[in-house]
Amino acid sequence: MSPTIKVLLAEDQSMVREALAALLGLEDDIEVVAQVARGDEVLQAAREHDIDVALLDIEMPGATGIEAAALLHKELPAVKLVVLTTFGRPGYLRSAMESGADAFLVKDAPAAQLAQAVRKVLAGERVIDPTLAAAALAEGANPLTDREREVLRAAEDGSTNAELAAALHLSQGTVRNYLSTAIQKLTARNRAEAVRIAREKGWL
Amino acid sequence: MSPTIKVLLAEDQSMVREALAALLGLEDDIEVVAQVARGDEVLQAAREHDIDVALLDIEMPGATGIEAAALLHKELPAVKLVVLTTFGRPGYLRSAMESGADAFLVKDAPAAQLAQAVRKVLAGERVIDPTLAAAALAEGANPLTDREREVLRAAEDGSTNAELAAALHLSQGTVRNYLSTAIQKLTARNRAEAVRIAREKGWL
DNA sequence: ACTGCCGGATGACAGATGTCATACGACGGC
DNA sequence: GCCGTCGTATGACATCTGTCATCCGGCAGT
Repeated sequence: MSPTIKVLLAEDQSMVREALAALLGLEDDIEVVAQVARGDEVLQAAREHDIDVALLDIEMPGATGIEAAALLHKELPAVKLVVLTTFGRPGYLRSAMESGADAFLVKDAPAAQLAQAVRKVLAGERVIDPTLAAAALAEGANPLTDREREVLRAAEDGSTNAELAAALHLSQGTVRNYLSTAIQKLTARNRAEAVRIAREKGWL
Repeated sequence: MSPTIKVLLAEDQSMVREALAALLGLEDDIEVVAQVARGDEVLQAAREHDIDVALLDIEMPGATGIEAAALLHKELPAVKLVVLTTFGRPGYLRSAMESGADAFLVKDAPAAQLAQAVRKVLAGERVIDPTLAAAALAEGANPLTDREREVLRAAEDGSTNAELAAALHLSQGTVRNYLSTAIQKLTARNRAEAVRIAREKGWL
């Protein structure tokens, strides 16, 4: 048999991380050689451990799994990348693929697919949920400009225009303009709905 | 040795659920005898399987783990209840305990605590993160009335006052009154922030 | 019986928000 | 060189939101 596949596991919730490690540990040909709980620890751990595959959760402190994927892809292009997420947001899939991911799995897929995906990416295959892929293609690209995204993100917590203006060094009018165009691009009724829609699509 | 502890596992994300099952499967004295993915399937599964402990995630479709815990506690009081959640919201802890839970774990606790908790509740102990317990006691009870909560929940998606009024069969003015008092009780600047705060505390 | 709270409502007012027209400099493509 | 887009800004306007005072009926405590 070929040597075991060495995997780096990045996921912030210890219980889930260790449970996934236990799951992968049941497979004879897979070995979890490193675990990290933060996105910004991925690169260093990957450098230290000579891994074949990195399994990256998206929602992590420090840096998202997608950001970590982009860094890994540039520095260690031989490492295969499996992105794992709770939320099947089409925008996530799109940016994961753009960051060099080889597989994209949602956590409510059957557990068996995890080990499968690890083996497949190592064999050069790409693994993507076809339903999600269709959704990602159907909805088109993110229509928001950088600034619009920034302002929306800042508005998420319920800040007022005045606060947003101060935080982003803009005039209040400009803040309102950006929010207004964002609201229209997303066909929302107000900023709150705009934020919700953008989040849902993975555009923030 | 005593017979193995029979566990029911309720968690909607298959990958996480099966991973947790794998984790518990590593323990000699614990056996996962049933798995469900929805809150409203917990009770029936518990009736069918003669279990010692139910492990319930809070965020599930059908019914929350807390609702499931309340039902189980009433129907099968002998079954010990471990509530598991992604979010360490003090309000969750409070309502979980009120629903008869014996343990409350957050998913970013070390994996070892899971099996530990299962054994402890069976021995009659209660397992609660002391930090969370302090937070739950410190913040006091949910100050919102039923209606205020309802209106806040309905406002979450960015609906306007007019839409809220129509959906809840209230006048627009009443909707605004409820939101206004909720905003003040939560010391928020507007409805968006009020929703965020209430969510954070587990009051919705 | 009285008090207080909840659900529900109205009206008035101030301030926040969303829209639109318009403007200008920078930059990229053609 | 011209056009489109982006970032930034202003001013004006209409509407939405948040606040407050005030009212009513019902119901739980005391």
